[in-house]
Amino acid sequence: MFKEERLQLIVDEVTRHNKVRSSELCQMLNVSEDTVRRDLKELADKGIVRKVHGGAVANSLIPPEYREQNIGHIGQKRIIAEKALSLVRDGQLIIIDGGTTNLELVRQFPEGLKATVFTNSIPIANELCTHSEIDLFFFGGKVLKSVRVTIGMDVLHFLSDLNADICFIGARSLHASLGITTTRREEAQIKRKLAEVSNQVAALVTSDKVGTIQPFRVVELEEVHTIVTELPPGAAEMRPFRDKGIEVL
Amino acid sequence: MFKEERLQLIVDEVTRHNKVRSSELCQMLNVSEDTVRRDLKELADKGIVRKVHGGAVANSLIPPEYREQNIGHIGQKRIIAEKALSLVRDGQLIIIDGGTTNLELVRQFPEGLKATVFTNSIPIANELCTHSEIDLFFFGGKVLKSVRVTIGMDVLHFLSDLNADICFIGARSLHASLGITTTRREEAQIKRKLAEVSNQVAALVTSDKVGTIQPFRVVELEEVHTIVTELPPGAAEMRPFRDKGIEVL
DNA sequence: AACAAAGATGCTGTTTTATGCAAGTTTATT
DNA sequence: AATAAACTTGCATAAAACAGCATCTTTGTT
Repeated sequence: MFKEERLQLIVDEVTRHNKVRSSELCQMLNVSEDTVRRDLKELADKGIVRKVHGGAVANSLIPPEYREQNIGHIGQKRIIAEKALSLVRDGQLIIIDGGTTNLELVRQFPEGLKATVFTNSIPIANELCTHSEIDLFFFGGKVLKSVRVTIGMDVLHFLSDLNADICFIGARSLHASLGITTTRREEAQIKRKLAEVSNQVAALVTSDKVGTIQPFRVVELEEVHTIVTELPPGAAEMRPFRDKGIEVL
Repeated sequence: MFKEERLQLIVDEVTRHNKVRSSELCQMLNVSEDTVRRDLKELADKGIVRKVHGGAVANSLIPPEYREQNIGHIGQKRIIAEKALSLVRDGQLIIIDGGTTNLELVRQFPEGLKATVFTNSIPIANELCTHSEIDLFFFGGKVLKSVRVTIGMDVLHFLSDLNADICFIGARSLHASLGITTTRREEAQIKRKLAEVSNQVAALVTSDKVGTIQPFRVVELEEVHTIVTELPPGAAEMRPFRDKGIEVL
């Protein structure tokens, strides 16, 4: 991650909560305390934040180039995607489910990544068409237009003889005792199957989805190996998941 | 590769990912770090990107001359699409093959068109997701990234029990005696099958493709029922086709 | 065609930047 | 006051940026 991006993220964090601990930042950004301190100093010099012992607090006005929703803006999803990148490596067979967070992940894929990817998401397939070294396969079937993924028997059939290294599953809701749930029965069915044929199951979720529940069960928590959120890995919200032996990034 | 092409590619990359590392670029473009740096400097001077240590990030607005892929013949394709619209009606089962002309066709589909559409083209599926009354199905299979369509056994399997009212076939070349031909064997195979399971076969082609030949045969002219070009229906170029009893719009 | 001028590209060596680490100092908290 | 966490300073290193130069293309002019 570029230093500029880091600065942007710090500003976002400060504007959202009016304050920030440097210890949290350095976990969230995967850099040393030193670097965070230097970043905060730089932002303080520019008058964007005010440095205090242990972190920084918001300063009245944010200059336009640092405001959220700027084009180059880095949201939570990008943080998640960057963390999740460490899970993929050359030569893997990867299944990628739909969802905007997963889309962000494939956008971060390095240009030369060599892998075989299966997906049922139209936008994700579209994005991956620009990666010359990726072997891409699409699960055919009926298109669920609202989320732009395919569902139905054909997908299940396609999956029957597949064995993937890792599956990035899209999760609308993640709960410490109920696992992953979603809003449509057919979707749940497909997702369950995706997880079933994969050696590792990773769920990329923004923290606002943690603790929520939807009507249809996708997979139990026991079947999920890795959870990636934008929070620092040690965050209290993720405690229950860590306790169950799930890797939390 | 021309310098301008390189600059365009860099801009594309930045607009897609919001950032780019110069190391990636020089690998991707096969030029030295120096050249990449000079390119980035140039783009930065024009205000198109913002240079940061190690690469560049997106800058709020991209001038129109650098926007993505301005595909050729856009005007002609629109004329073709409008004529071809008369071929579709509510309630039909329609197969739509890939290609930019066909994409233009679905863009012209009226909002409330009620139909069942099968396609193997990612952009077309994506476009049709916005049409609420269309039942959309996607042929799964291996993705041919350069044209964003699926190919392979799975597509053929998917097609086996289908019977469509009309098929809009994408044609790279159309010849009065050799029919439709294309550049890849797998593509030809799929297209032939698409035509086979359809009661009516329509080819939407710009006139510059008429009379050209590619290595692989898709279908004979006898199997094509309708040809749509941007030319007036009575144009001399289309005479040989009309003479064979093909409807020319 | 010949030739000059301008431009693009890559190479070499040097300078700057980003970042982490270590050792010592300051600050908060109990 | 004791102690742990947070800060400061200085240093080390690797990557990136820069400047100057040599080579090769392209372009325009006679």
